[in-house]
Amino acid sequence: MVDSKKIESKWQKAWAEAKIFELEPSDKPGVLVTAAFPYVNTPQHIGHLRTYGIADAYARYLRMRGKNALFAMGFHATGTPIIGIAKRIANKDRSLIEELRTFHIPESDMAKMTEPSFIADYFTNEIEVGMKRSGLSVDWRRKFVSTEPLYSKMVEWQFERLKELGYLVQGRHPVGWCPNENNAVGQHDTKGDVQPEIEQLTMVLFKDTASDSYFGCSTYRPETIYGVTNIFVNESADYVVAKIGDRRLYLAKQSAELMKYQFELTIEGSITAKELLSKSAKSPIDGSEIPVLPGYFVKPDVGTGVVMSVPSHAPFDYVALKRLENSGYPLPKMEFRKLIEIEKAGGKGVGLSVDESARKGSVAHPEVPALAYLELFGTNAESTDDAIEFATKAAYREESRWGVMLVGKYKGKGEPEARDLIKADLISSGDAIALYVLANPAPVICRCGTRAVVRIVDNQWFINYGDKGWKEKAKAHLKSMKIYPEKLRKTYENAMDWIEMRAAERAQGLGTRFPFNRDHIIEPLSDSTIYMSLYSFIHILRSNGVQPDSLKREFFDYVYIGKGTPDTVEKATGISSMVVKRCRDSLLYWYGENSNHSGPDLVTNHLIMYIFNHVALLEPDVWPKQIVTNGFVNYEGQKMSKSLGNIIPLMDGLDRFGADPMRMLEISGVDLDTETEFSNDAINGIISRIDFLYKTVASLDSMGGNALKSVDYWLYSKLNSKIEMVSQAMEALSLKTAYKEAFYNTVSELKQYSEMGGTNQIAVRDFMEAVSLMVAPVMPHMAEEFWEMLGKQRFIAKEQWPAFDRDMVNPAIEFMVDMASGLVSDTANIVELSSKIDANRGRKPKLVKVIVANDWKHKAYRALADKRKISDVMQMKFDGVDQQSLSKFLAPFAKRINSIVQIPDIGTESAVNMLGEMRGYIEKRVGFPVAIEIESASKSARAGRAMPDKPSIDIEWG
RNA sequence: GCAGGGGUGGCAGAGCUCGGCCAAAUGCGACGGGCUUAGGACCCGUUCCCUUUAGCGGGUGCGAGAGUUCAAAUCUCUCCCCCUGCACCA
Repeated sequence: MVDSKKIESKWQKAWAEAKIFELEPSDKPGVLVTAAFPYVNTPQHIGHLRTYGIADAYARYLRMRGKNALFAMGFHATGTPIIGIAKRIANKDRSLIEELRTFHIPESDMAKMTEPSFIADYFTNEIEVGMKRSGLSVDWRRKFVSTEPLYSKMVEWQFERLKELGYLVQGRHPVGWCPNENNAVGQHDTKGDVQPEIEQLTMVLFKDTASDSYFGCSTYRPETIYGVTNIFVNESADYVVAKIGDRRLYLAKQSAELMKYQFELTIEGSITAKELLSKSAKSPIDGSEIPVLPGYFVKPDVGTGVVMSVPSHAPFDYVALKRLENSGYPLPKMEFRKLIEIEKAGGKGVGLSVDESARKGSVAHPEVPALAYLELFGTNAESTDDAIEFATKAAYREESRWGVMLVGKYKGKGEPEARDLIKADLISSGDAIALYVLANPAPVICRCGTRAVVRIVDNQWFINYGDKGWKEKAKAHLKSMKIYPEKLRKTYENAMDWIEMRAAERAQGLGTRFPFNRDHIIEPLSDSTIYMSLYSFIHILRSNGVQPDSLKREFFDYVYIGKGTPDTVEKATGISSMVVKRCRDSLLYWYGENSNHSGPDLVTNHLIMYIFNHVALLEPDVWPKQIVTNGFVNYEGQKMSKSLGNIIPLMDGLDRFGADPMRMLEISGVDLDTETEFSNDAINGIISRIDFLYKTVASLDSMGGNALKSVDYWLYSKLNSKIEMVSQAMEALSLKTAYKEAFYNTVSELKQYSEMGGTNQIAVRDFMEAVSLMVAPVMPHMAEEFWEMLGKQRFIAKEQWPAFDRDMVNPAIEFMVDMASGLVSDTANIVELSSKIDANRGRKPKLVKVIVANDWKHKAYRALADKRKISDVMQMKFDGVDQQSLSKFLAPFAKRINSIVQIPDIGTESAVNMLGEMRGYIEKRVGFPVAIEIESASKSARAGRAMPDKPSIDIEWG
């Protein structure tokens, strides 16, 4: 086996010494390749290599294609995770310590991790070492951390600009909120890590007929207002009169308390349920007067604790009324009005999505959908709430999906559309108010133990991605970008549509202070949207000793948007105009072309913000040009996760398998969009192939160098079609296709070449040179080694991609080689079958006759493949063959006339010659002597069976 | 719920954009054989079913169903199922 570790460190050292990845502008076109900078709160695992490896391979490929491709890397440390680690270490968190142990972090280092800055430094270093050992061609002079002052200066400029552009706004926004801690709660802040799901309800206002107060009825289904028969309140709940704006509302006490976080709400006094029950209310939609009734199911802490009753469509409402009726409660006459019809693919009525097995009853009352659903599931007024809930969900699902309005202003429209329209109408006419609630099935509990609520935060700074002009600009630019894999483009488009307000500041965490509220920091995703641009010039600032404090507005205004001149910047900042100019020139040179790489998880957040911020802040010349995302890496069929304990640290992987095999597996093992499988079998397969290639190169000197034979031409042919295929695949970033051909198939071809008797040193050398060049982006270390073994003086990393020579592609010889291997398997087949014949018992074949079809058959076949019509070919003349023979030859093709495949124009004579050259190979494979004959000269009875694409085989038994 | 992406042989995973060399690449696994003291590695063959005493032929088949077509894994429609994301969080 090759000592890959030795080879890898040898070349990593050589690259570093020669500084070949420390790039400066040149006469070649510049391009900046970036990959999402890693977050420095944990070490890397083998999965991380995928994104970085792809970016690196791409950069290396571009260089070989004549581009000056810069690959740079920074580190992300803003936000709370690092602080979180420090806290957990301070608390001696067992699981974290265990996790860090799997990464072989010394206890002495762990002990120091109560200090956030130590954590950041520690992992910055760990990750950088890992990247170097992975062979990433990064220009390390340009690295930075997102918490350093220089970085902050850029971010501050960014936010000042956003504000000037009007994209930074203060506003209201609903968030999950802990009233105890006075903090927004996200998924990480809740017990059980539940994401608070905020949903909008409609609070429809029904005026009390006897006063100027309103019943605030919360509902998910404002469109059913046409069927309201009454209002429900919970008899045993406490109610209050509360004032929102200039209106008084009746609300459940608990609900009113929760609503304080959303509205200016004052509670003016309490009111009993009994009092409410004596009232009546007026429907805002038609002014009809409706009673207030006791609803057993109304929850005082959900919504408003007051609901409108639509017994025709809401099973709970129906059941509640039925129970009142059964208990003898005096009810007025009510109309159960059907509002919505379910229509689906010609069918009508309830239960269209319910399959037979789930039906427990028959629908007797289709005119009252709520009842119909209860009947469908065999439930009734006496059933449990769970059963009624089930019917409710089915009704809601089907009506949302296939429901059509039968009544009202939006009669004929689909139910979901009507719902939104009616809601908007009610709100704009002042008859309803939007209300937010947490939609989670169970109450969301903050880590501190307090129940979370929805709060409308005021005066919070937001980045307004909902701005119409901005959105349009971003979406328009997306159209011109290259997106890999292309099928994700829709996801980008949708995410751009959805993104609206985004918090710009937060109270806690590491990061840049928010310029307009210095107590807060800039929200940590928003501070990393244009940082890639920094790579292009940051090292210039460092090497010239520019201090962060001098990086004033004027500097970035000039570098980023060309405002002012180097001289005016020098005056304003004290930075030498030469340096200033160099920074701007570098930005334009490197960042004009760019490719940004990341994992799939960043598409709907970071990458969207990345596009938005670029089009807002920078000049079109340096907007994003291309985004490449790749799937995750699984290990032996499973997701790598802490709980499964199957996370392989990157360093362990590098030790065990080596960088090149891991790169080959992760970069080009599967297509970009699929998750890849990191398995020992797969990587061992790669290692043994690398080994084979190594041995091939090493054995070159012992090979012959005679005149070229057919097999050699075959090898050249394969090589050149390979170069073309790989080049095309690389241009499309189809790394899997490219390396299946450049790596895996290469190995099989070399093996086949040698089996076919190929021993030509020149041919193999040419082959391996081109192959080395093609594999260099993915396995750079071995490629360098091969290159050196091939006697080359330069780094392969600085060489040109191999050129494709169409003239060397020889379909005829590839066809003949395929024919030869077909002959081998056919012969084996025939021998196997025919040895069972009595006459052949105990005998062995002594000669295999391969009979090549007559020349006219080739011509006729080719004509047929061309014309696809037998009658046309029958009109033609072929070497004086009579009509009868021609007809006999052509007839069998009639059935599959459309699937006849054209074969190369290859004369019988040269076919025989080529097969003759490969005779040794065929003999070796079939194990018997072989003779090649031409049909016309053959005495074999089977000669007539010879076809142009398939010689006849006749076995003589000894 | 909304949005996006998928459902292919024992498994993983191509192919489907441009319907026809597709019974379907490649890898793994399994089985048989070779090589080895043995194992590993490596090499050869087989791996949907049936049939076949000369390489053939036939059937079924790419989530389900229907359609378009001379021809569908590939196009259209309907349905079922799975995965991912859904915001103050990196």
